[in-house]
Amino acid sequence: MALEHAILVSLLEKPGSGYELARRFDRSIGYFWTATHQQIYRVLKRMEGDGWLDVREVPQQARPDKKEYSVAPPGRDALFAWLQEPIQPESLRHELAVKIRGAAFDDPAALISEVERHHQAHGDRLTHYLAGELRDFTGPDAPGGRDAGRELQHVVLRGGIAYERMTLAWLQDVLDTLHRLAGT
Amino acid sequence: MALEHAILVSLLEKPGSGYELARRFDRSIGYFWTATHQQIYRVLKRMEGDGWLDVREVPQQARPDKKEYSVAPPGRDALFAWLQEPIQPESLRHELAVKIRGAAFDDPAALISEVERHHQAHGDRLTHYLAGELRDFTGPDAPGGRDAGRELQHVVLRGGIAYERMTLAWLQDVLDTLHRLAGT
DNA sequence: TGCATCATGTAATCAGTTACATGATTTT
DNA sequence: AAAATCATGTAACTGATTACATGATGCA
Repeated sequence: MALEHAILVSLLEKPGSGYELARRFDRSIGYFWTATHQQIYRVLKRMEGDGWLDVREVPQQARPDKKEYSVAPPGRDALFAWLQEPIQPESLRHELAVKIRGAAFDDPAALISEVERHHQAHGDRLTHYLAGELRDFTGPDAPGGRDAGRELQHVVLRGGIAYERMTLAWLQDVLDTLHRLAGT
Repeated sequence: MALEHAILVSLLEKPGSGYELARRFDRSIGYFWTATHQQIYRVLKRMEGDGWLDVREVPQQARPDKKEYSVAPPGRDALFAWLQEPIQPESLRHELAVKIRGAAFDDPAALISEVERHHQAHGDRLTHYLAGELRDFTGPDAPGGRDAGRELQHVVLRGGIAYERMTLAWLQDVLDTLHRLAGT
């Protein structure tokens, strides 16, 4: 399991509340690891119980109080231990591919609009990633030479961009194939 | 959930036992949907209970009997209904990316061998996919014109190939970045 | 007045993983 | 004799999703 570790990384990058983490998991770190607020609150509680996190109650004016979490030394240790462990290369879990193969037994043309919708969504995501790259990774280097964190965040983002580009090209291939089969 | 649907597709392509399905989930359909035999047996039992599958006890010489499952009309209907439902474009779940961002807080160089291992594994998978493409999709068309099932299986495989190629290029990018940061 | 955002959670359910378990046959 | 393959499952646990729940503030 890696949600705890994704949370540790995110909190090391910047401490924050459960709510804030949930928002980060809708962007940034969420580009390659998703989680809902329910999951996050549950795991935060467990991590706090394990002494991995420090909590600070932050009173806010005109807003409910929030609990700001930051990584405690045992949390750091847990992250470092996990970084040492080998993980197995992930396998895909691509629902759309199941549908495409299933379409052979129904009407392939009926899938066209669904695939177009996915094409659109991935195009939007690519645009969003590219805007983020322009915003965060085209300025001058931080003073004091290379910033490892920034470089590593950038290479991960480049992975997201490559994934979206590849997916867009493939979905176009799927659309062409479906049109060919439908004779349109 | 789509495991039931992946099973329906696989059984429509060819009826088989739970054991045989588990093997297909290690290849072919497993390229984009994984499942272990425990999961498969559990779901098969439920699907049988729901009347989605027909079972035939097949006695075998010199081997334990097997239960051969095939798709019953209600199972077909369930698959077709699912094919109509829109699904949301999937989000990635990339553990290695979490590690890469985490490495900023530890020693980035320590990740190099892990990334190399992944590079190797994806290279192997690509080789395997390409061999499958050569084997299954370079012969002459089936007699009687285009075979929709074959075309659709091929476009899904092309997706797997594109994914592995993209991943290999990205992992190389990651390695270059790590080496740059480590000064090696 | 109504909707969106900030902020936190519980409960129930569903899906997936890991470990355990059995027993025959075939290959090295 | 040992290891691999065929064939089937159960049990316990962990992780993820969905639905429900509350309550304040800010904006249109």
